[in-house]
Amino acid sequence: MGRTPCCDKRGLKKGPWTAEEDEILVNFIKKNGGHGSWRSLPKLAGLHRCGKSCRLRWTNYLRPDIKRGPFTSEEEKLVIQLHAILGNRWAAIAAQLPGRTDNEIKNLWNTHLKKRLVSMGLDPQTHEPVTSRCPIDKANASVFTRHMAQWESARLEAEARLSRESSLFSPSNAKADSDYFLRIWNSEVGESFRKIHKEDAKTACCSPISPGSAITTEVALNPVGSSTPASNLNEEFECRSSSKAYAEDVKNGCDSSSSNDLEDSSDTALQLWLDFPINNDMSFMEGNSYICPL
DNA sequence: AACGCGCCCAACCGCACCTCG
DNA sequence: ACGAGGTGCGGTTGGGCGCGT
Repeated sequence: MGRTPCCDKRGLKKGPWTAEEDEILVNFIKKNGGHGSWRSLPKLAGLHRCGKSCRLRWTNYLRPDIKRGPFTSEEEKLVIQLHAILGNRWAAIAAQLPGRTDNEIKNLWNTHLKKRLVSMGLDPQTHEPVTSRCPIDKANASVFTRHMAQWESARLEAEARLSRESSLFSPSNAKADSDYFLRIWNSEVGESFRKIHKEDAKTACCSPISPGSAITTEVALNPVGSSTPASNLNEEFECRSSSKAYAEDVKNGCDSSSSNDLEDSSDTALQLWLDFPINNDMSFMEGNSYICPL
């Protein structure tokens, strides 16, 4: 199917935007109460740019709600954690960081966070230690051991919680500093997480679940299609997603449409997730405490 | 001062997805 | 159901800038 040629094939301007062009674009959008059709915008506004270029300039730079300045350590931690769940889905990650654009987060990842993980001996795609290529020495192993101990502790706590009343998971009990995770759960990320649960439930119905096996969320956690074994984080999330309540759902009903129980269990799984990582020691993520002796 | 190098980030490119007729 | 147009998204690029020599 014939695609309309973009700017370069029609003699339209490319490259950095001038202040005048920015002004024209902002004024046009303000005046019209929105951008309307991006394709027709340049013509109507009198810009010699393609619509795509205008959209990018607006969404990544000119939008009034864009937060400028360096990322805070909290934002960086959140990006790392979301990346572990979502992979390179920058737009989805950006949706959880108000005022930040996907491009900005992508740049942050590629220029800082990726290198930081690599320097710590972690695979930036899977977030698991690259033990084969970069053996972890004793000192650095303790960092991971500590981290894993925290997750294991959280897992045990999760088991205990699951055996208690569902009231534990009511919003009134949510920790204040988990607020933004609640936002996540109510957004695309949570949707994606729940969706995966449902798909897994369906799959689980078609193939017997071996006793004690976890209901994997690897699809969600390894969205880049890694063929490597479940990462530490994956296992940790498995702990959450394979809660008893969820396993019960799978056993009791495979119909993804009758999902009240499923929703509840997914909420439970989320709550378990919410309760753990950000409040715990992510300090090993800060700075280059782990130097991989490559 | 001149040069080389690496880093950063705005912008581009092409594909995928969505919507509508 | 299908095709075309519009938009969104992720990967990549290249130019500006700072720093070291």
